[in-house]
Amino acid sequence: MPTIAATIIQTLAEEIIGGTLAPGSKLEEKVLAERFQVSRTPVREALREMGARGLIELIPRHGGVVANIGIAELSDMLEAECELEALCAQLAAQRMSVVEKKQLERLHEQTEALVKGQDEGEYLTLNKKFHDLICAGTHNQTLGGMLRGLRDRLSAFRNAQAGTERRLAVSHEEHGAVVEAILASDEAAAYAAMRNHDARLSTKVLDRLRDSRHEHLSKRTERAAAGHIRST
Amino acid sequence: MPTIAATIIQTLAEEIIGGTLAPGSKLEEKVLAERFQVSRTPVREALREMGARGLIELIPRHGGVVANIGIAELSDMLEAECELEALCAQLAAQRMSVVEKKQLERLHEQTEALVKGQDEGEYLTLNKKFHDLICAGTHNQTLGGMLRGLRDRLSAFRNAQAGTERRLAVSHEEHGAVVEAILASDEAAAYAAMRNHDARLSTKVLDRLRDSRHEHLSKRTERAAAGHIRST
DNA sequence: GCCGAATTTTATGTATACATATTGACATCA
DNA sequence: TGATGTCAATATGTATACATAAAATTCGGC
Repeated sequence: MPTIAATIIQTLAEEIIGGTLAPGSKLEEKVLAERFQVSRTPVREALREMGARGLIELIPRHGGVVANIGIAELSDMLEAECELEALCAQLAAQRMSVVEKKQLERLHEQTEALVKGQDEGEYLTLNKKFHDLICAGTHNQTLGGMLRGLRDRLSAFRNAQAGTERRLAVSHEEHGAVVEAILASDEAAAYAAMRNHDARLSTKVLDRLRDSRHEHLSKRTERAAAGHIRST
Repeated sequence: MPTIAATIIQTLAEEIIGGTLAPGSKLEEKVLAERFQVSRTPVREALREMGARGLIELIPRHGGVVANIGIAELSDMLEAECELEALCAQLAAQRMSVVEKKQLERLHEQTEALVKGQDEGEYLTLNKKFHDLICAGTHNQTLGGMLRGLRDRLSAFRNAQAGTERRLAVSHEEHGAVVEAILASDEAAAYAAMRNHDARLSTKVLDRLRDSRHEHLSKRTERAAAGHIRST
């Protein structure tokens, strides 16, 4: 049986990654302790570890909030993801075994049906599997782990701003290029295809974030203006 | 004033990175608590966080040991470092400002004297600065941070097996190639030079580790043999 | 004399209690 | 009216106490 702290970490991490806990949410020890029916101690340990992993921000004497990233930091992380994942795809193209390649190919085929059915939820699941297979294909735990950690942190964002209608077909097509390159053991092509894919997604994520920020900003301005009118 | 836990983390991390705490050392909460004159609570939090950062291994119900890495894991990490750092050098070549380039150049010149004087200790300090400058030069916090984290974990090893006579001159020369490429904003050359540098160092680290393991192995064998003789 | 089981010991996991810093409200003053 | 300072409330940081699971030691049997 794992320790309580480990259980809490897993649960909270899933909620953050899945978007249930939106970026910016405050995580209070007392509340979490009551929710999980345990004392504050394991909760604290869980928060510490999640802080070190970058899933939440932990400010001394102020507790934790789900990492709320500004546009600058997000852009930074997206770029890192882009470079790292391209590197991983390159390595995967060099090193994936026949079995691994077959898995990748099958996964990609399975995804096709979901694209046609516009089943976004299931698509995201398989999408994660796709990228995980690439990580594994590098045959390098360290690089693969880093990329997965980074993707987890970012997925808090992608899912938080989910619901937006997405062009699954485009994404699927780009995946296709990656798969093709890897199956052919063409490192350069795999690198380029993955980099292209991530770069395009990054701009979309950034655009959406900028839009939503503008909305909030204008809403705030409206409220402030209304308040001002009322008070004058 | 930072929290006690944070202070402990810093102290222990420095000791691990600096080699004072050798890989494999057991870290017992009680002992550490007495050493720092605090209760077990902040010690535990420190250990948790270091565990998440990969500096120590944390096994439930067994406490922590300074990450003791096998040849396979080390090889894995060294390869990741090699790829990541080459990538960072490439980005640095594209992006470093004039000031940053000058800093790099000056640092490299300062190092030259130490090479001639065979001042290994000071050389290691400047060497770390050199690589930190490259990380900063990427202008990407995420990638730079990842690389620095990885280098920290590895430096526990490099320093643990320190004392070995090193060819500082060779290392310095390779750094020179990297500096030259970055100053010229030649990304491809920077990538290649850094990759070459790290790859060479990696093989050295692995060789030394293999040697020391063999020694231990033979010592063990001897002891086992002796024990066997004694017991028969 | 050696192997194995039970017991003692010890270290980690968790809970609770206490100390302290921050936040918010309220009151006072300019 | 607005700003500042003090006080109360609350949340985090730390210490201690208790529960439990490995580890070590000892004792008994073979």
